[in-house]
Amino acid sequence: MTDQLSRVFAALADPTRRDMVARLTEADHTVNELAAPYDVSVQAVSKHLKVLEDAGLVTRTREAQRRPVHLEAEVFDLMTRWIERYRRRAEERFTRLDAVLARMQDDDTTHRSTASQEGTAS
Amino acid sequence: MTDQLSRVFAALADPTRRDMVARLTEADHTVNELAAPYDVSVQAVSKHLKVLEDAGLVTRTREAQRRPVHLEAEVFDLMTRWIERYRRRAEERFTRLDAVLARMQDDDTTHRSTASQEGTAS
DNA sequence: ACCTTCTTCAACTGATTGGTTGAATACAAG
DNA sequence: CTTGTATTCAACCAATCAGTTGAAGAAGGT
Repeated sequence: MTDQLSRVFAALADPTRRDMVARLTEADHTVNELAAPYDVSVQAVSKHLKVLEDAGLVTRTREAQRRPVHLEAEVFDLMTRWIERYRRRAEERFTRLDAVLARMQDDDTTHRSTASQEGTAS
Repeated sequence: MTDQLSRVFAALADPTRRDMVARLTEADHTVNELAAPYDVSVQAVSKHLKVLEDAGLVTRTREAQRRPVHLEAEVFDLMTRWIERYRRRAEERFTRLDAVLARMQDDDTTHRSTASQEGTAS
């Protein structure tokens, strides 16, 4: 299979599934309750739930015939960690770029013919 | 088409695309440079870039024959806003749950037969 | 003009996805 | 044991996706 981070992103790439997650932040729900607002079959919602479960976003526990769905919010951290890491790097790069631009105002009208200077990023 | 948030999540649900984004936080790159490390065709990478572009994660500007790819990190905020909103709600719910559990220690051995008490969440 | 380089477009393919319907399972209640 | 309710499994279908190969477009170098 693919890695969990991919599964989490993929799971949240669907508006219906995001809406389900949103509703589950308020309270646990059964499959039938979750399916009610959408005009798709209960089976389709059950499949969506399986996607969320495989991503580790929800768990299901048995309770009589019902299978209450519970949100596992810790997985959110997996995403925020990834996002924040690269957001930070991108921002650092902008500040570095600012420094470069400031320095460029000095030797402006100089050699421009040394093409392909992307170098080897450390 | 689908909404942007869905497109962003879907775009990042692929390890290759995430890796490209990661590399683009360091510096802009051409399609060929981006394609080099992966053992897929350049065309495949070009398609991946189209996905990232449609999600608003990157832009391409022309520069001679080259089309340098530039990361647009602002879109990350779209995700973090969504994630943080519901993470917060989930956490609030846990604290509420703690309060309920504390109160339940009082009237513990009481009526248990009033099923389906999920009520109407305000 | 011609050739080369970088990139995209087009058509095709196999795998995955999101939906359907119908049958099967798991319990609880008569 | 039969019925009813909640849920899932299985098979199918249309659409999308990630990859391929081959051709075309765009811009520079000679």
